[in-house]
Amino acid sequence: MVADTPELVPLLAHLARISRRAAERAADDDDTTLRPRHVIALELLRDRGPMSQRDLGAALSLDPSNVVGLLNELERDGLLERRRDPRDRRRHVVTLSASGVRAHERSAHRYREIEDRIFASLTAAERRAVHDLLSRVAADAADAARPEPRD
Amino acid sequence: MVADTPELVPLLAHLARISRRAAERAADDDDTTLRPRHVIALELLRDRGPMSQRDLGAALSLDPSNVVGLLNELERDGLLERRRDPRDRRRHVVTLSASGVRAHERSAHRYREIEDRIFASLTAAERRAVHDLLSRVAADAADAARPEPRD
DNA sequence: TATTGTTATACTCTATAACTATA
DNA sequence: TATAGTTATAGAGTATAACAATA
Repeated sequence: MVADTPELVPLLAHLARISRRAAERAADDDDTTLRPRHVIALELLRDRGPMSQRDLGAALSLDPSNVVGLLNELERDGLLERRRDPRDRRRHVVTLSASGVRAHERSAHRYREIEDRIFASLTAAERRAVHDLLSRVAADAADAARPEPRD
Repeated sequence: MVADTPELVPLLAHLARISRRAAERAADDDDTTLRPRHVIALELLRDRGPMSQRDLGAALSLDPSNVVGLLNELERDGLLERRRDPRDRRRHVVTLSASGVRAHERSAHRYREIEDRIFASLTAAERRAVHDLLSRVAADAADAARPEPRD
């Protein structure tokens, strides 16, 4: 008898690399598709509303020092805004912009084209099942990363 | 109406990072757990038998120049062997060792402990479903990466 | 000429430490 | 003192180019 519980962690890393390389091969030279972590950042802001850089970094599982660079890029392109929190001037409150919503939609569309090839062996229902289950895991991880619910 | 087909690529990258960081936090200082791509490499050799570095790299979706370093590590620790193919002396045939099988099992066990936390919001059946579906995608990707079936 | 494996190298991603400004 | 954000920096991961050996 072998593993009664499967090891998913190496499999996730493996498929993440396959996906990333497929996206790179599919990209033109002047490709503006957002990279995965940009997409996730915009989704978190869209689904959970404005939040501090700290909370965003925790939800992304990204080191604070790297959140800075990520937000610099997204802010430079006008996809979000950073404003100082008047109630705690140490904090920057990050807010998604209308451009950010549109950019997210464009990139999501591009990723779906890539997925049509990578996940061709799954039926539409199976793809949806994988997406729903993994989304739940990601949402719970984001909740767990923010132990103090605001106000 | 929003996305009728989900975007999985960013989600996979996101969960891969969450998993990797959870594994790092759980590791002792003298941790010998194999990293995800080592685990996948050993699994490919176990499930598909000996193959050339080129084919292994293609199945891993890893650049040939980086396959070298990966195999150097695994060979140094005795988990696999490289032998010149007598029928084509350019090729190195990579073969899993008995130590490699044991090392894989130990690491797989460690990853399962980490997954118990990450995937706590899924039932055992749901975890199995995700694993089975993603395994199929990975297996098909590995097949597609080796377009010429040997003899 | 083309392919396999290799080396050298640059670029991206990520973590750690030290700093600043605020609390 | 402690925390949010930032900067600097080193290490890991990865891709590209050039090379040697072999076909």
